[in-house]
Amino acid sequence: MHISQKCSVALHCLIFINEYSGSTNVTSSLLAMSTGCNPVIIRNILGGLKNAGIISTQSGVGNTKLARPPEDITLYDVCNALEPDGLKKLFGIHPFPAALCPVGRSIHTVLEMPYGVVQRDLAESLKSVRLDSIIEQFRGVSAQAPPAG
Amino acid sequence: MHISQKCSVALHCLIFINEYSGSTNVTSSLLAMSTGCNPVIIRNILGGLKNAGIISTQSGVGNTKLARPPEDITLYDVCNALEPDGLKKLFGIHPFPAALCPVGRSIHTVLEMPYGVVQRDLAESLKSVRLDSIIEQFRGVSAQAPPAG
DNA sequence: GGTACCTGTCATATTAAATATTACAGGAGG
DNA sequence: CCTCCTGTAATATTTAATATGACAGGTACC
Repeated sequence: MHISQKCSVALHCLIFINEYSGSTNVTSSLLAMSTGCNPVIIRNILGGLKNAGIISTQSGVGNTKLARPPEDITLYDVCNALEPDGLKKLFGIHPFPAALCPVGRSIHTVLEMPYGVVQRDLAESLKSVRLDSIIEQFRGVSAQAPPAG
Repeated sequence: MHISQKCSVALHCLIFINEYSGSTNVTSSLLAMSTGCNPVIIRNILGGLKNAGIISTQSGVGNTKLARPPEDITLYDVCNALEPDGLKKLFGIHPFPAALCPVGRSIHTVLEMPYGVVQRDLAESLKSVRLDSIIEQFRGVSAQAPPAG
Protein backbone atom coordinates (compact mmCIF):
# COMPACT_ATOMS: atom_id res chain seq x y z
CA MET A 1 0.00 0.00 0.00
CA HIS A 2 1.99 2.89 -1.27
CA ILE A 3 1.69 6.00 -3.38
CA SER A 4 4.76 7.33 -5.10
CA GLN A 5 6.76 9.93 -3.24
CA LYS A 6 6.32 12.42 -6.06
CA CYS A 7 3.47 14.02 -4.16
CA SER A 8 5.70 14.68 -1.16
CA VAL A 9 8.44 16.07 -3.36
CA ALA A 10 5.94 18.32 -5.12
CA LEU A 11 4.70 19.71 -1.80
CA HIS A 12 8.29 20.26 -0.70
CA CYS A 13 8.92 22.22 -3.90
CA LEU A 14 5.74 24.26 -3.55
CA ILE A 15 6.60 25.26 0.00
CA PHE A 16 10.11 26.16 -1.10
CA ILE A 17 8.84 28.19 -4.05
CA ASN A 18 6.34 30.03 -1.90
CA GLU A 19 8.90 30.91 0.73
CA TYR A 20 11.89 31.80 -1.43
CA SER A 21 10.85 32.72 -4.96
CA GLY A 22 10.78 36.36 -3.92
CA SER A 23 14.40 36.43 -2.85
CA THR A 24 16.09 33.75 -4.95
CA ASN A 25 15.99 32.36 -8.47
CA VAL A 26 14.45 28.97 -7.74
CA THR A 27 15.89 26.45 -10.19
CA SER A 28 15.43 22.73 -10.59
CA SER A 29 18.92 22.00 -9.34
CA LEU A 30 18.31 24.07 -6.23
CA LEU A 31 15.14 22.10 -5.57
CA ALA A 32 17.00 18.89 -6.34
CA MET A 33 19.50 19.69 -3.63
CA SER A 34 16.82 20.63 -1.15
CA THR A 35 14.74 17.51 -1.73
CA GLY A 36 17.62 15.11 -2.28
CA CYS A 37 16.10 14.02 -5.58
CA ASN A 38 17.49 13.98 -9.08
CA PRO A 39 17.10 17.22 -11.08
CA VAL A 40 15.34 15.36 -13.88
CA ILE A 41 12.71 14.10 -11.47
CA ILE A 42 12.24 17.64 -10.24
CA ARG A 43 11.85 18.94 -13.77
CA ASN A 44 9.23 16.31 -14.51
CA ILE A 45 7.32 17.20 -11.38
CA LEU A 46 7.57 20.92 -12.10
CA GLY A 47 6.44 20.22 -15.66
CA GLY A 48 3.30 18.57 -14.36
CA LEU A 49 2.61 21.40 -11.94
CA LYS A 50 3.17 23.91 -14.72
CA ASN A 51 0.79 22.18 -17.12
CA ALA A 52 -1.82 22.19 -14.37
CA GLY A 53 -1.42 25.96 -13.94
CA ILE A 54 -0.11 25.63 -10.40
CA ILE A 55 3.29 27.18 -11.02
CA SER A 56 5.01 29.15 -13.77
CA THR A 57 8.56 28.66 -14.95
CA GLN A 58 10.64 30.60 -17.43
CA SER A 59 12.36 28.39 -19.96
CA GLY A 60 16.10 28.79 -19.80
CA VAL A 61 15.91 31.01 -16.77
CA GLY A 62 14.25 29.23 -13.91
CA ASN A 63 12.40 31.94 -12.02
CA THR A 64 9.83 29.44 -10.77
CA LYS A 65 6.83 30.98 -9.05
CA LEU A 66 3.40 29.97 -7.82
CA ALA A 67 0.87 30.79 -10.53
CA ARG A 68 -1.95 31.23 -8.04
CA PRO A 69 -2.25 31.86 -4.31
CA PRO A 70 -1.64 28.93 -1.93
CA GLU A 71 -5.27 28.94 -0.77
CA ASP A 72 -6.31 28.06 -4.32
CA ILE A 73 -4.05 24.99 -4.48
CA THR A 74 -5.28 21.74 -2.93
CA LEU A 75 -3.65 18.38 -2.40
CA TYR A 76 -6.07 17.09 -5.00
CA ASP A 77 -4.77 19.59 -7.56
CA VAL A 78 -1.21 18.51 -6.88
CA CYS A 79 -1.92 14.78 -7.09
CA ASN A 80 -3.88 15.26 -10.26
CA ALA A 81 -1.15 17.38 -11.80
CA LEU A 82 1.41 14.67 -11.15
CA GLU A 83 -0.73 11.80 -12.37
CA PRO A 84 -3.98 12.61 -14.14
CA ASP A 85 -6.66 10.04 -13.26
CA GLY A 86 -4.30 8.62 -10.67
CA LEU A 87 -7.21 7.98 -8.32
CA LYS A 88 -8.80 5.63 -10.81
CA LYS A 89 -5.74 3.44 -10.68
CA LEU A 90 -5.61 3.46 -6.89
CA PHE A 91 -6.75 -0.10 -6.32
CA GLY A 92 -4.99 -2.85 -8.23
CA ILE A 93 -7.20 -5.65 -9.50
CA HIS A 94 -6.02 -9.14 -10.37
CA PRO A 95 -6.05 -9.15 -14.15
CA PHE A 96 -6.94 -12.76 -14.95
CA PRO A 97 -9.85 -14.05 -12.88
CA ALA A 98 -11.40 -17.24 -14.25
CA ALA A 99 -14.11 -16.47 -16.79
CA LEU A 100 -15.74 -19.81 -16.03
CA CYS A 101 -16.34 -18.88 -12.40
CA PRO A 102 -19.37 -16.70 -11.59
CA VAL A 103 -17.27 -14.63 -9.23
CA GLY A 104 -14.33 -14.38 -11.60
CA ARG A 105 -16.57 -13.37 -14.45
CA SER A 106 -18.06 -10.40 -12.61
CA ILE A 107 -15.46 -9.33 -10.06
CA HIS A 108 -14.20 -6.33 -12.05
CA THR A 109 -17.73 -4.96 -12.40
CA VAL A 110 -18.61 -5.74 -8.79
CA LEU A 111 -15.62 -3.84 -7.44
CA GLU A 112 -16.55 -0.67 -9.28
CA MET A 113 -19.08 0.16 -6.60
CA PRO A 114 -16.96 -0.17 -3.43
CA TYR A 115 -13.86 1.26 -5.01
CA GLY A 116 -15.84 4.11 -6.54
CA VAL A 117 -17.09 5.09 -3.12
CA VAL A 118 -13.60 5.17 -1.70
CA GLN A 119 -12.18 7.04 -4.67
CA ARG A 120 -14.82 9.76 -4.36
CA ASP A 121 -14.30 10.09 -0.63
CA LEU A 122 -10.56 10.24 -1.07
CA ALA A 123 -10.89 12.94 -3.73
CA GLU A 124 -13.02 15.02 -1.36
CA SER A 125 -10.47 14.57 1.38
CA LEU A 126 -7.61 15.63 -0.87
CA LYS A 127 -9.58 18.69 -1.94
CA SER A 128 -10.05 19.68 1.68
CA VAL A 129 -6.32 20.12 2.26
CA ARG A 130 -5.00 23.39 0.89
CA LEU A 131 -1.44 24.53 0.40
CA ASP A 132 -1.86 27.56 2.65
CA SER A 133 -2.53 25.30 5.63
CA ILE A 134 0.56 23.26 4.82
CA ILE A 135 2.64 26.42 4.60
CA GLU A 136 1.22 27.56 7.91
CA GLN A 137 2.26 24.21 9.33
CA PHE A 138 5.75 24.64 7.89
CA ARG A 139 6.16 28.06 9.46
CA GLY A 140 5.05 26.69 12.79
CA VAL A 141 7.51 23.84 12.68
CA SER A 142 10.30 26.10 11.48
CA ALA A 143 9.74 28.47 14.34
CA GLN A 144 10.22 25.63 16.81
CA ALA A 145 13.50 24.56 15.23
CA PRO A 146 15.28 27.78 14.26
CA PRO A 147 18.16 27.79 11.75
CA ALA A 148 20.77 28.23 14.45
CA GLY A 149 19.59 25.03 16.09
CA MET B 1 -0.42 5.75 -7.41
CA HIS B 2 -1.26 2.16 -6.74
CA ILE B 3 -2.28 -0.19 -3.97
CA SER B 4 -1.45 -3.84 -4.30
CA GLN B 5 -4.09 -6.07 -5.81
CA LYS B 6 -4.22 -8.22 -2.69
CA CYS B 7 -7.27 -6.29 -1.53
CA SER B 8 -9.17 -7.16 -4.69
CA VAL B 9 -8.14 -10.78 -4.46
CA ALA B 10 -9.24 -10.89 -0.82
CA LEU B 11 -12.66 -9.49 -1.70
CA HIS B 12 -12.94 -12.01 -4.51
CA CYS B 13 -12.19 -14.80 -2.04
CA LEU B 14 -14.64 -13.50 0.53
CA ILE B 15 -17.46 -13.34 -2.00
CA PHE B 16 -16.60 -16.84 -3.15
CA ILE B 17 -16.49 -18.17 0.39
CA ASN B 18 -19.78 -16.56 1.27
CA GLU B 19 -21.53 -17.93 -1.78
CA TYR B 20 -20.11 -21.43 -1.92
CA SER B 21 -18.73 -22.52 1.44
CA GLY B 22 -22.09 -24.15 2.20
CA SER B 23 -22.01 -26.42 -0.80
CA THR B 24 -18.29 -26.96 -1.51
CA ASN B 25 -15.04 -27.44 0.35
CA VAL B 26 -13.40 -24.12 -0.45
CA THR B 27 -9.63 -24.68 -0.71
CA SER B 28 -6.78 -22.38 -1.57
CA SER B 29 -6.24 -24.06 -4.92
CA LEU B 30 -9.89 -23.61 -5.80
CA LEU B 31 -9.60 -19.92 -4.96
CA ALA B 32 -6.32 -19.76 -6.87
CA MET B 33 -8.08 -21.02 -9.98
CA SER B 34 -10.98 -18.64 -9.54
CA THR B 35 -8.80 -15.58 -9.02
CA GLY B 36 -6.04 -16.54 -11.42
CA CYS B 37 -3.46 -16.06 -8.67
CA ASN B 38 -0.88 -18.39 -7.24
CA PRO B 39 -2.07 -20.70 -4.43
CA VAL B 40 0.67 -19.44 -2.13
CA ILE B 41 -0.53 -15.88 -2.53
CA ILE B 42 -4.03 -17.05 -1.70
CA ARG B 43 -2.79 -18.84 1.39
CA ASN B 44 -0.99 -15.74 2.56
CA ILE B 45 -4.09 -13.65 2.05
CA LEU B 46 -6.29 -16.20 3.79
CA GLY B 47 -3.77 -16.33 6.61
CA GLY B 48 -4.11 -12.60 7.12
CA LEU B 49 -7.88 -12.77 7.05
CA LYS B 50 -7.81 -15.65 9.51
CA ASN B 51 -5.56 -13.84 11.96
CA ALA B 52 -7.92 -10.91 11.81
CA GLY B 53 -10.85 -13.14 12.70
CA ILE B 54 -12.59 -12.58 9.38
CA ILE B 55 -12.55 -16.18 8.22
CA SER B 56 -11.81 -19.57 9.70
CA THR B 57 -9.87 -22.36 8.04
CA GLN B 58 -9.18 -25.89 9.08
CA SER B 59 -5.56 -26.86 8.80
CA GLY B 60 -5.11 -29.78 6.46
CA VAL B 61 -8.73 -29.76 5.44
CA GLY B 62 -9.67 -26.47 3.89
CA ASN B 63 -13.30 -25.92 4.86
CA THR B 64 -12.86 -22.15 4.72
CA LYS B 65 -15.80 -20.17 6.08
CA LEU B 66 -16.61 -16.62 7.08
CA ALA B 67 -16.05 -16.24 10.81
CA ARG B 68 -18.64 -13.47 11.14
CA PRO B 69 -21.56 -12.19 9.08
CA PRO B 70 -20.80 -10.08 5.98
CA GLU B 71 -22.38 -7.00 7.52
CA ASP B 72 -19.70 -7.09 10.21
CA ILE B 73 -16.83 -7.09 7.70
CA THR B 74 -15.72 -3.77 6.22
CA LEU B 75 -13.23 -2.87 3.55
CA TYR B 76 -11.17 -1.37 6.33
CA ASP B 77 -11.07 -4.69 8.16
CA VAL B 78 -9.90 -6.43 5.01
CA CYS B 79 -7.19 -3.90 4.19
CA ASN B 80 -5.97 -3.93 7.74
CA ALA B 81 -5.90 -7.71 7.83
CA LEU B 82 -3.73 -7.81 4.72
CA GLU B 83 -1.36 -5.11 5.79
CA PRO B 84 -1.54 -3.84 9.35
CA ASP B 85 -0.83 -0.11 9.51
CA GLY B 86 -0.92 -0.05 5.75
CA LEU B 87 -2.63 3.34 5.81
CA LYS B 88 0.32 4.88 7.57
CA LYS B 89 2.55 3.94 4.68
CA LEU B 90 0.14 5.28 2.10
CA PHE B 91 2.12 8.33 1.06
CA GLY B 92 5.76 7.86 0.15
CA ILE B 93 8.12 10.56 1.37
CA HIS B 94 11.51 11.32 -0.15
CA PRO B 95 13.95 9.91 2.38
CA PHE B 96 16.90 12.29 2.10
CA PRO B 97 15.85 15.95 2.10
CA ALA B 98 18.70 18.36 2.78
CA ALA B 99 19.16 18.92 6.51
CA LEU B 100 20.73 22.29 5.76
CA CYS B 101 17.59 23.60 4.11
CA PRO B 102 14.78 24.90 6.34
CA VAL B 103 12.22 23.10 4.21
CA GLY B 104 14.23 19.91 3.98
CA ARG B 105 14.80 19.88 7.71
CA SER B 106 11.12 20.02 8.57
CA ILE B 107 9.29 18.48 5.63
CA HIS B 108 8.66 15.12 7.29
CA THR B 109 7.07 16.78 10.29
CA VAL B 110 5.13 19.24 8.17
CA LEU B 111 3.56 16.50 6.08
CA GLU B 112 2.20 14.69 9.11
CA MET B 113 -0.72 17.11 9.26
CA PRO B 114 -2.01 16.95 5.67
CA TYR B 115 -1.33 13.25 5.27
CA GLY B 116 -2.90 12.51 8.65
CA VAL B 117 -6.10 14.21 7.55
CA VAL B 118 -6.27 12.14 4.38
CA GLN B 119 -5.42 8.92 6.18
CA ARG B 120 -8.20 9.42 8.70
CA ASP B 121 -10.73 10.28 6.00
CA LEU B 122 -9.70 7.29 3.97
CA ALA B 123 -10.05 5.00 6.98
CA GLU B 124 -13.58 6.29 7.56
CA SER B 125 -14.42 5.72 3.93
CA LEU B 126 -13.11 2.17 4.00
CA LYS B 127 -15.11 1.49 7.14
CA SER B 128 -18.26 2.66 5.41
CA VAL B 129 -18.10 -0.09 2.80
CA ARG B 130 -19.30 -3.44 4.12
CA LEU B 131 -19.02 -6.88 2.60
CA ASP B 132 -22.76 -7.41 2.53
CA SER B 133 -23.18 -4.52 0.11
CA ILE B 134 -20.47 -5.95 -2.10
CA ILE B 135 -22.17 -9.34 -2.08
CA GLU B 136 -25.45 -7.67 -2.95
CA GLN B 137 -23.66 -6.01 -5.83
CA PHE B 138 -22.24 -9.34 -6.95
CA ARG B 139 -25.67 -10.96 -6.95
CA GLY B 140 -27.06 -8.12 -8.98
CA VAL B 141 -24.31 -8.34 -11.58
CA SER B 142 -24.57 -12.14 -11.70
CA ALA B 143 -28.29 -11.98 -12.35
CA GLN B 144 -27.65 -9.77 -15.37
CA ALA B 145 -25.11 -12.18 -16.85
CA PRO B 146 -26.44 -15.66 -16.09
CA PRO B 147 -24.17 -18.72 -16.29
CA ALA B 148 -25.70 -19.87 -19.54
CA GLY B 149 -25.32 -16.44 -21.18
C1' DG C 1 29.27 35.94 -31.14
C1' DG C 2 30.56 33.41 -27.29
C1' DT C 3 29.96 31.75 -22.57
C1' DA C 4 27.28 30.17 -18.74
C1' DC C 5 23.31 28.46 -16.90
C1' DC C 6 18.84 27.20 -17.41
C1' DT C 7 14.56 24.16 -19.15
C1' DG C 8 12.39 20.28 -21.34
C1' DT C 9 12.68 15.76 -22.79
C1' DC C 10 14.83 11.83 -24.57
C1' DA C 11 16.86 6.91 -23.64
C1' DT C 12 18.61 4.06 -20.44
C1' DA C 13 20.33 2.23 -15.70
C1' DT C 14 19.40 0.99 -11.14
C1' DT C 15 16.59 0.05 -7.18
C1' DA C 16 12.81 -1.52 -4.70
C1' DA C 17 8.35 -3.73 -4.36
C1' DA C 18 4.81 -7.02 -5.89
C1' DT C 19 3.83 -11.31 -7.51
C1' DA C 20 4.96 -16.09 -8.83
C1' DT C 21 7.25 -20.37 -8.14
C1' DT C 22 9.32 -24.31 -5.93
C1' DA C 23 9.77 -26.86 -1.93
C1' DC C 24 8.69 -29.05 2.27
C1' DA C 25 7.07 -29.94 7.16
C1' DG C 26 2.95 -31.17 9.41
C1' DG C 27 -2.49 -31.82 10.11
C1' DA C 28 -6.73 -34.51 8.84
C1' DG C 29 -9.12 -38.27 7.21
C1' DG C 30 -10.23 -42.39 4.63
C1' DC D 1 -0.10 -45.31 4.72
C1' DC D 2 -1.77 -42.68 1.13
C1' DT D 3 -3.83 -38.37 -0.44
C1' DC D 4 -5.05 -33.79 -0.11
C1' DC D 5 -4.86 -30.00 2.49
C1' DT D 6 -2.49 -25.78 5.23
C1' DG D 7 1.26 -22.88 6.60
C1' DT D 8 5.57 -21.03 5.73
C1' DA D 9 10.24 -20.42 3.98
C1' DA D 10 13.53 -19.49 0.20
C1' DT D 11 13.99 -17.97 -4.13
C1' DA D 12 12.79 -16.32 -9.06
C1' DT D 13 10.53 -13.22 -11.99
C1' DT D 14 8.05 -9.29 -13.23
C1' DT D 15 6.76 -4.64 -12.93
C1' DA D 16 6.86 0.05 -11.23
C1' DA D 17 9.56 3.85 -9.22
C1' DT D 18 13.49 6.40 -9.12
C1' DA D 19 18.05 7.81 -10.79
C1' DT D 20 21.32 8.92 -14.32
C1' DG D 21 23.52 10.66 -18.51
C1' DA D 22 22.87 13.12 -22.66
C1' DC D 23 21.48 16.75 -25.57
C1' DA D 24 18.63 20.33 -28.16
C1' DG D 25 17.07 24.83 -27.46
C1' DG D 26 15.99 29.37 -24.54
C1' DT D 27 17.79 33.45 -22.04
C1' DA D 28 20.97 36.60 -20.30
C1' DC D 29 25.21 38.72 -19.81
C1' DC D 30 29.65 40.19 -21.30
